[in-house]
Amino acid sequence: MLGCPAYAASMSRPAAATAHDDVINRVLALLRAHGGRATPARRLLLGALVASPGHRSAEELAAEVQARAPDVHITTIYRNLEELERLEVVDRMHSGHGPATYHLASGAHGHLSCEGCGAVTEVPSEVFRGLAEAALGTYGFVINPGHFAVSGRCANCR
Amino acid sequence: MLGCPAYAASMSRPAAATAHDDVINRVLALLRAHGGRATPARRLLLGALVASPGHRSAEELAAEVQARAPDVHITTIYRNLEELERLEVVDRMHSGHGPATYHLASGAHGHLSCEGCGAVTEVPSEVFRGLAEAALGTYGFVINPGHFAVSGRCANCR
DNA sequence: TTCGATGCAAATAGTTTGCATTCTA
DNA sequence: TAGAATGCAAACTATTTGCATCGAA
Repeated sequence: MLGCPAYAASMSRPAAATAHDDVINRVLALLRAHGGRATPARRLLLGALVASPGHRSAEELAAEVQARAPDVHITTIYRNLEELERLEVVDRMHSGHGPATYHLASGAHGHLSCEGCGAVTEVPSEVFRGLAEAALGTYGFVINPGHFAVSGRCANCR
Repeated sequence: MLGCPAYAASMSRPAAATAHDDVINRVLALLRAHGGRATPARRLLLGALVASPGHRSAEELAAEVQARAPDVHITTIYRNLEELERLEVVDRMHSGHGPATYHLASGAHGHLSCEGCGAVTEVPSEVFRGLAEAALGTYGFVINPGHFAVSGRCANCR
């Protein structure tokens, strides 16, 4: 897990850029191990993903990559995000309206998406424990909280 | 609530078609009360929604309406579903992939959507109680279980 | 007879696919 | 130098919008 507590702890050491590079290189090694190749576009995309913990759309990520390499096409972003999702390096999250958003797969967490203002709040997986147990116990269903957003109304919008 | 226990009970009486017509007429009255009009397209769409408890896409509903009135355009279906959602007569549910699905707003319930086979299982709102309490208590967030699908893996696909 | 609803065409957002070319390993 | 990755164009799916016409109240 790239965003697990152990990794998060490593973030606090002085050379943050190096820690980011570590993650990027580990993912590139993973790609190679699966017959893939390390390309500039992939380095830049991983750089963008690692640089911020936010949830960003393919278009936003493309814009960040294109700030450094204008020729990288959004198609390449989509193809690489798909590959990274398959390798479980990133989570893709659908929030109902608007584009899907992507973020580095970190310790399990979920999302509360407000129908009023559109804000997405990231919440720890403990919040989903009751649901996870009920779904598993009654239906044999294993939930994946990282992959969906819980719709509702936030405190401000009520 | 059109799908509340009281209404569900009324379903068990002999004249089911009449019960369906009751629902349709009540919704048309609600539309009129909001300055709207009762049109053939609306009658047919409501008929399709009432005829089956399933979750159907706009396109599927259009096909059902068009079986009786081929000229009804899918645009009309979308506009009416939007209006019915605003009046809280139908719930629109996003399951991540594919089109949104619609169904008569019934007693609160949620959805488990399998990432493997795509099956959507409808589950009672009790399953969401733990999540609802945690989201409200910690974040002041009121969840709307009818509006989203919980992603994961069903018993068969694990 | 007014104004809401409809049909149709076209635009839009988000994403995927086909194919020739480029570049990593 | 083989095959993975890319750029570009185009297709595609789901949905929305503009506008003239139609029809319910």
